[in-house]
Amino acid sequence: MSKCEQCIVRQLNSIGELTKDELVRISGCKSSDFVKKGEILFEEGDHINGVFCIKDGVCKVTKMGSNGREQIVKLVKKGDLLGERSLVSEEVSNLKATAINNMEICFIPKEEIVRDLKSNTNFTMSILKEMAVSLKEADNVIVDMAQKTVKQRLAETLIHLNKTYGSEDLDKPLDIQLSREDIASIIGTATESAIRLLSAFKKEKLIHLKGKEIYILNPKKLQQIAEGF
Amino acid sequence: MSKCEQCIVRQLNSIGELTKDELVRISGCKSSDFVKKGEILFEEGDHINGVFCIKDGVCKVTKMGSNGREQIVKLVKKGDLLGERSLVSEEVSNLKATAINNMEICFIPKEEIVRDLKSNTNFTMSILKEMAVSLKEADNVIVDMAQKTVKQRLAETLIHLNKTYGSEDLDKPLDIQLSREDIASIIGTATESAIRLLSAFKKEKLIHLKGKEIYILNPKKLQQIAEGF
DNA sequence: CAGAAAAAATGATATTTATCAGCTTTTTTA
DNA sequence: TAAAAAAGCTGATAAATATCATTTTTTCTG
Repeated sequence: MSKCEQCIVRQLNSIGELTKDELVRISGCKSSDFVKKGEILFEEGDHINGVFCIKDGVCKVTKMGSNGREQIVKLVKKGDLLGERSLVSEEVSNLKATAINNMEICFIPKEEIVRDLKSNTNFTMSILKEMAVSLKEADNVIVDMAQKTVKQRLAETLIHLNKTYGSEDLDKPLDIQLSREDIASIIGTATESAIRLLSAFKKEKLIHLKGKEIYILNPKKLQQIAEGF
Repeated sequence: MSKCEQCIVRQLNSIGELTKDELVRISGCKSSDFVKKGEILFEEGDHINGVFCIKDGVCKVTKMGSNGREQIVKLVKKGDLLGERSLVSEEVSNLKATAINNMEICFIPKEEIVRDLKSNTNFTMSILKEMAVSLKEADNVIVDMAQKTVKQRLAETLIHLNKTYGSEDLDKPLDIQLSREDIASIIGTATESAIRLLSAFKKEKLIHLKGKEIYILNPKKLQQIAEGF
């Protein structure tokens, strides 16, 4: 099994704040796993009792609405941690995580992480920082959901995806394949509405679509649309 | 000036985890203040550099949307802490806080709190827990904003306000006075729409309105509406 | 590879919500 | 307390979005 001390992914999150000794200990108790596209990492109601460190791939984190439709709350990618909240809560998960493509993940049991939380101040402050960033992002999403039109939210989402999964090369598609339903579930609209607006953006040459591949052709214009112009 | 060691409010939040010695030190460096209804505690772009402990009163925490309308992100009441994120971020605030009624608040400088964060594990874990709860609540709001109708969100908000500011006595109004614009800004809709739906709920005898006073007459039915029945 | 199933696309229509205009009531202020 | 300002309310209409129905395209499976 791979060793945390040698894993570059840890530099991308709070795990990078652990000392060499701590890393060796974590390395000894963690488990690694491959998760295939479409498989579920955990569901609403599961006891997680630990943290996932995403070594490769992307998963969607969703919550079921009272109308039975799943809402994508965020996308988690290589280098991200998942399940931090289980560290400080005895409750079961309120979220579900599903692999969007093939993934490689590590799972670190809660007790081991909590042990380090209590002894390593740098680590704790880093986790606090991650949570603060998540809270800020959540506020932004709330305001967008409350005030922006579906068209604005789609533009916003495309810009966001471009920043995270896009390349500088305009000839390359986004490095993430979402179904139309997934896209609708991010922006919070009916699948048909998402499809219609994607088609409209395509007609305006703001994006190019080839199956599930999305090419962002005019990020500036999309940004303007997202801001309401 | 009042002393933290003798303040009952601290029992309501993470400050209650501090030791007696720590409390005495915090007490010595904190400042207390009265804030009148309508006054602003801080604005977007301000450097906060500390944490507010709400001794009495309620304030709304808002964020300006790109269309120029303020969105209420949450309500902060007696016993709550405000500005935790400033502890772990050098950035300026992305939020604005405005008093909804007359308030009494204490302000504790960042350095002092951070000092305790690094030495008192119970305190740190408690702050982490508070942030985890906030994150979970934010997820719930995102899903509601994305999937529920304005009518559902209004019912949801009334139920929520009733839990926090209501009394067991149905003859008493909610212990918080919000303008129609504030209510609209919580649920993310036009003021006129909020007014119309409030009137409809009144006509159905689910609530009673007397100026800004709101009486929740039928919480069960409101709950059902919030869930889509 | 053929057939079945799922996903994507499009049109027609219904519903929800925003906007604008005008009016009434309440609150503020001089 | 009177006048002005702000907040609240209502109706008419326009715009946004959801829903339903149907067709086309893509993906999956034996």
